[in-house]
Amino acid sequence: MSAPGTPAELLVRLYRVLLAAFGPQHWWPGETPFEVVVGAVLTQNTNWRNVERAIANLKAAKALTPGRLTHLSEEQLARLLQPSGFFRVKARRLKALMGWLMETAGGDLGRLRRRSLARLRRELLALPGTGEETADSILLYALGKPTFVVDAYTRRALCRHGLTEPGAPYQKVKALFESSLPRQVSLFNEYHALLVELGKRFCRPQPRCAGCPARAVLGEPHL
DNA sequence: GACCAGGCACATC
DNA sequence: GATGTGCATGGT
Repeated sequence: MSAPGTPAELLVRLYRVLLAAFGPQHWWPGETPFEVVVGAVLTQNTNWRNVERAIANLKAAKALTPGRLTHLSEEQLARLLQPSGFFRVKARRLKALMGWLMETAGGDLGRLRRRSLARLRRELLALPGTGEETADSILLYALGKPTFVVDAYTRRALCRHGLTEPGAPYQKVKALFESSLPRQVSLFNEYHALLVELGKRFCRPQPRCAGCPARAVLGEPHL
Protein backbone atom coordinates (compact mmCIF):
# COMPACT_ATOMS: atom_id res chain seq x y z
CA MET A 1 0.00 0.00 0.00
CA SER A 2 1.33 3.44 -0.84
CA ALA A 3 0.95 6.45 1.37
CA PRO A 4 -2.02 8.80 0.88
CA GLY A 5 -1.70 11.71 -1.56
CA THR A 6 -1.23 12.15 -5.28
CA PRO A 7 2.19 11.21 -6.69
CA ALA A 8 2.90 14.92 -7.15
CA GLU A 9 2.10 15.67 -3.52
CA LEU A 10 4.22 12.76 -2.37
CA LEU A 11 7.21 13.88 -4.42
CA VAL A 12 7.01 17.40 -3.02
CA ARG A 13 6.79 16.06 0.52
CA LEU A 14 9.59 13.61 -0.12
CA TYR A 15 11.86 16.45 -1.21
CA ARG A 16 11.24 18.38 1.99
CA VAL A 17 11.85 15.33 4.14
CA LEU A 18 15.07 14.37 2.35
CA LEU A 19 16.38 17.93 2.52
CA ALA A 20 15.64 18.05 6.24
CA ALA A 21 17.25 14.64 6.81
CA PHE A 22 20.40 15.00 4.70
CA GLY A 23 20.82 18.76 4.25
CA PRO A 24 21.76 20.48 0.98
CA GLN A 25 24.05 18.29 -1.13
CA HIS A 26 25.56 20.98 -3.39
CA TRP A 27 26.05 18.61 -6.28
CA TRP A 28 27.64 17.65 -8.76
CA PRO A 29 30.87 16.34 -7.13
CA GLY A 30 33.10 17.78 -9.85
CA GLU A 31 35.32 20.83 -9.57
CA THR A 32 34.30 22.45 -12.86
CA PRO A 33 31.44 22.10 -15.37
CA PHE A 34 33.83 20.41 -17.77
CA GLU A 35 34.77 17.88 -15.12
CA VAL A 36 31.05 17.18 -14.76
CA VAL A 37 30.80 16.39 -18.47
CA VAL A 38 33.69 13.94 -18.26
CA GLY A 39 32.42 12.46 -15.00
CA ALA A 40 28.97 11.86 -16.50
CA VAL A 41 30.47 9.39 -18.97
CA LEU A 42 32.96 7.83 -16.58
CA THR A 43 30.37 7.12 -13.89
CA GLN A 44 28.29 4.88 -16.15
CA ASN A 45 27.66 1.75 -14.13
CA THR A 46 30.65 2.61 -11.97
CA ASN A 47 31.38 3.66 -8.41
CA TRP A 48 32.23 7.37 -8.10
CA ARG A 49 35.46 6.59 -6.24
CA ASN A 50 36.82 4.87 -9.34
CA VAL A 51 35.73 7.80 -11.47
CA GLU A 52 37.75 10.14 -9.25
CA ARG A 53 40.84 8.02 -9.82
CA ALA A 54 40.44 8.26 -13.58
CA ILE A 55 39.86 12.02 -13.39
CA ALA A 56 43.00 12.33 -11.27
CA ASN A 57 44.90 10.50 -14.02
CA LEU A 58 43.56 12.94 -16.62
CA LYS A 59 44.62 15.89 -14.47
CA ALA A 60 48.08 14.46 -13.86
CA ALA A 61 48.48 13.99 -17.62
CA LYS A 62 47.22 17.57 -18.12
CA ALA A 63 44.58 16.10 -20.40
CA LEU A 64 41.44 17.45 -18.76
CA THR A 65 40.43 19.94 -21.47
CA PRO A 66 38.27 19.36 -24.56
CA GLY A 67 41.18 20.06 -26.89
CA ARG A 68 43.65 17.74 -25.14
CA LEU A 69 41.15 14.92 -24.89
CA THR A 70 40.34 15.25 -28.57
CA HIS A 71 43.99 14.88 -29.51
CA LEU A 72 44.71 11.81 -27.37
CA SER A 73 44.42 8.49 -29.16
CA GLU A 74 41.76 6.10 -27.93
CA GLU A 75 44.50 3.84 -26.59
CA GLN A 76 46.21 6.65 -24.67
CA LEU A 77 42.88 7.80 -23.26
CA ALA A 78 41.85 4.26 -22.33
CA ARG A 79 45.02 3.85 -20.25
CA LEU A 80 44.20 6.98 -18.27
CA LEU A 81 40.59 5.86 -17.76
CA GLN A 82 41.57 2.39 -16.61
CA PRO A 83 40.55 2.74 -12.93
CA SER A 84 36.97 3.65 -13.87
CA GLY A 85 36.34 0.30 -15.57
CA PHE A 86 34.92 -0.26 -19.09
CA PHE A 87 37.86 1.89 -20.13
CA ARG A 88 37.92 0.98 -23.82
CA VAL A 89 34.26 1.80 -24.39
CA LYS A 90 34.48 4.88 -22.21
CA ALA A 91 37.49 6.16 -24.17
CA ARG A 92 35.45 5.80 -27.37
CA ARG A 93 32.40 7.47 -25.82
CA LEU A 94 34.38 10.34 -24.34
CA LYS A 95 36.12 10.96 -27.66
CA ALA A 96 32.76 11.13 -29.42
CA LEU A 97 31.44 13.59 -26.86
CA MET A 98 34.58 15.75 -27.08
CA GLY A 99 34.36 15.73 -30.87
CA TRP A 100 30.84 17.07 -30.69
CA LEU A 101 31.79 19.67 -28.07
CA MET A 102 34.68 20.94 -30.18
CA GLU A 103 32.69 20.92 -33.39
CA THR A 104 29.59 22.67 -32.09
CA ALA A 105 31.11 25.12 -29.60
CA GLY A 106 34.88 25.05 -29.97
CA GLY A 107 35.09 23.28 -26.62
CA ASP A 108 33.37 26.21 -24.86
CA LEU A 109 30.55 25.16 -22.53
CA GLY A 110 29.41 28.77 -22.25
CA ARG A 111 28.67 28.83 -25.96
CA LEU A 112 26.81 25.55 -25.65
CA ARG A 113 24.55 26.98 -22.95
CA ARG A 114 23.01 29.41 -25.45
CA ARG A 115 21.34 26.53 -27.24
CA SER A 116 17.92 25.29 -26.20
CA LEU A 117 17.49 22.35 -23.87
CA ALA A 118 15.55 20.41 -26.50
CA ARG A 119 18.20 20.86 -29.17
CA LEU A 120 21.10 20.00 -26.86
CA ARG A 121 19.33 16.91 -25.58
CA ARG A 122 18.59 15.71 -29.08
CA GLU A 123 22.20 16.22 -30.14
CA LEU A 124 23.62 14.50 -27.05
CA LEU A 125 21.35 11.49 -27.50
CA ALA A 126 22.52 11.15 -31.08
CA LEU A 127 26.09 10.57 -29.87
CA PRO A 128 27.27 6.98 -29.38
CA GLY A 129 27.53 6.23 -25.67
CA THR A 130 25.45 9.15 -24.39
CA GLY A 131 22.09 7.81 -23.28
CA GLU A 132 19.31 9.53 -21.38
CA GLU A 133 20.88 9.62 -17.94
CA THR A 134 24.28 10.77 -19.19
CA ALA A 135 22.67 13.45 -21.39
CA ASP A 136 20.45 14.74 -18.59
CA SER A 137 23.36 14.79 -16.12
CA ILE A 138 25.38 16.95 -18.51
CA LEU A 139 22.42 19.19 -19.28
CA LEU A 140 21.49 19.78 -15.65
CA TYR A 141 24.81 19.75 -13.82
CA ALA A 142 27.20 21.16 -16.45
CA LEU A 143 24.93 23.32 -18.60
CA GLY A 144 22.34 24.45 -16.06
CA LYS A 145 19.31 23.29 -18.06
CA PRO A 146 16.12 22.32 -16.17
CA THR A 147 15.89 18.61 -16.96
CA PHE A 148 15.41 15.92 -14.30
CA VAL A 149 18.02 13.16 -14.03
CA VAL A 150 16.72 9.64 -13.40
CA ASP A 151 19.22 7.07 -12.17
CA ALA A 152 19.20 3.59 -10.70
CA TYR A 153 18.69 4.88 -7.15
CA THR A 154 15.75 7.06 -8.18
CA ARG A 155 14.03 4.21 -9.97
CA ARG A 156 14.64 1.76 -7.15
CA ALA A 157 13.36 4.10 -4.43
CA LEU A 158 10.20 5.04 -6.34
CA CYS A 159 9.48 1.49 -7.42
CA ARG A 160 9.95 0.09 -3.92
CA HIS A 161 7.42 2.51 -2.53
CA GLY A 162 4.86 1.93 -5.28
CA LEU A 163 5.12 5.28 -7.10
CA THR A 164 6.24 3.60 -10.31
CA GLU A 165 5.87 0.09 -11.63
CA PRO A 166 8.92 -2.18 -12.00
CA GLY A 167 10.76 -1.49 -15.24
CA ALA A 168 9.05 1.88 -15.77
CA PRO A 169 10.67 3.63 -18.75
CA TYR A 170 13.12 6.47 -18.15
CA GLN A 171 10.84 9.06 -19.75
CA LYS A 172 7.92 8.09 -17.57
CA VAL A 173 9.86 8.50 -14.32
CA LYS A 174 11.39 11.75 -15.55
CA ALA A 175 7.95 13.08 -16.53
CA LEU A 176 6.59 12.23 -13.11
CA PHE A 177 9.13 14.53 -11.45
CA GLU A 178 8.92 17.27 -14.05
CA SER A 179 5.13 17.40 -13.95
CA SER A 180 5.06 17.43 -10.15
CA LEU A 181 7.66 20.10 -9.44
CA PRO A 182 8.40 23.67 -10.50
CA ARG A 183 10.83 23.60 -13.40
CA GLN A 184 13.85 24.98 -11.54
CA VAL A 185 17.46 24.02 -12.10
CA SER A 186 18.34 24.43 -8.43
CA LEU A 187 15.47 22.20 -7.34
CA PHE A 188 16.15 19.46 -9.91
CA ASN A 189 19.84 19.61 -9.03
CA GLU A 190 19.28 19.22 -5.30
CA TYR A 191 16.48 16.66 -5.58
CA HIS A 192 18.48 14.26 -7.70
CA ALA A 193 21.47 14.58 -5.38
CA LEU A 194 19.23 13.86 -2.38
CA LEU A 195 17.83 10.77 -4.10
CA VAL A 196 21.35 9.48 -4.68
CA GLU A 197 22.15 10.01 -1.01
CA LEU A 198 18.95 8.19 -0.10
CA GLY A 199 19.88 5.40 -2.46
CA LYS A 200 23.39 5.02 -1.13
CA ARG A 201 22.23 4.87 2.46
CA PHE A 202 18.98 2.91 2.23
CA CYS A 203 18.05 1.72 -1.27
CA ARG A 204 20.78 -0.69 -2.23
CA PRO A 205 19.58 -3.89 -3.89
CA GLN A 206 19.55 -5.33 -0.37
CA PRO A 207 17.65 -2.50 1.32
CA ARG A 208 18.46 -1.22 4.78
CA CYS A 209 15.13 0.35 5.58
CA ALA A 210 15.54 1.05 9.29
CA GLY A 211 15.69 4.82 9.71
CA CYS A 212 14.98 5.57 6.06
CA PRO A 213 13.41 9.06 5.92
CA ALA A 214 11.40 8.16 2.81
CA ARG A 215 9.20 5.82 4.86
CA ALA A 216 7.63 8.78 6.64
CA VAL A 217 6.35 10.10 3.29
CA LEU A 218 5.93 7.08 1.07
CA GLY A 219 5.08 4.40 3.60
CA GLU A 220 6.63 0.97 3.98
CA PRO A 221 8.53 -0.36 0.97
CA HIS A 222 6.86 -3.41 -0.54
CA LEU A 223 9.47 -4.70 -2.99
C1' DG B 1 34.30 -15.31 -3.95
C1' DA B 2 30.00 -13.14 -5.01
C1' DC B 3 27.81 -9.04 -5.58
C1' DC B 4 27.52 -4.29 -6.63
C1' DA B 5 28.33 0.49 -8.64
C1' DG B 6 24.81 7.38 -10.47
C1' DG B 7 24.73 2.96 -18.39
C1' DC B 8 24.72 2.00 -23.00
C1' DA B 9 24.76 -0.47 -27.38
C1' DC B 10 23.94 -4.35 -29.83
C1' DA B 11 22.35 -9.15 -30.93
C1' DT B 12 18.75 -12.20 -30.81
C1' DC B 13 14.25 -13.90 -30.47
C1' DG C 1 9.67 -4.45 -28.47
C1' DA C 2 11.36 -7.28 -24.80
C1' DT C 3 15.24 -9.65 -23.01
C1' DG C 4 20.15 -10.98 -22.58
C1' DT C 5 24.98 -9.91 -22.88
C1' DG C 6 29.54 -7.52 -23.16
C1' DC C 7 32.14 -4.01 -21.36
C1' DA C 8 36.13 -4.04 -16.46
C1' DT C 9 37.70 -1.92 -12.20
C1' DG C 10 37.77 -1.69 -7.12
C1' DG C 11 35.01 -1.82 -2.61
C1' DT C 12 32.25 -4.54 0.67
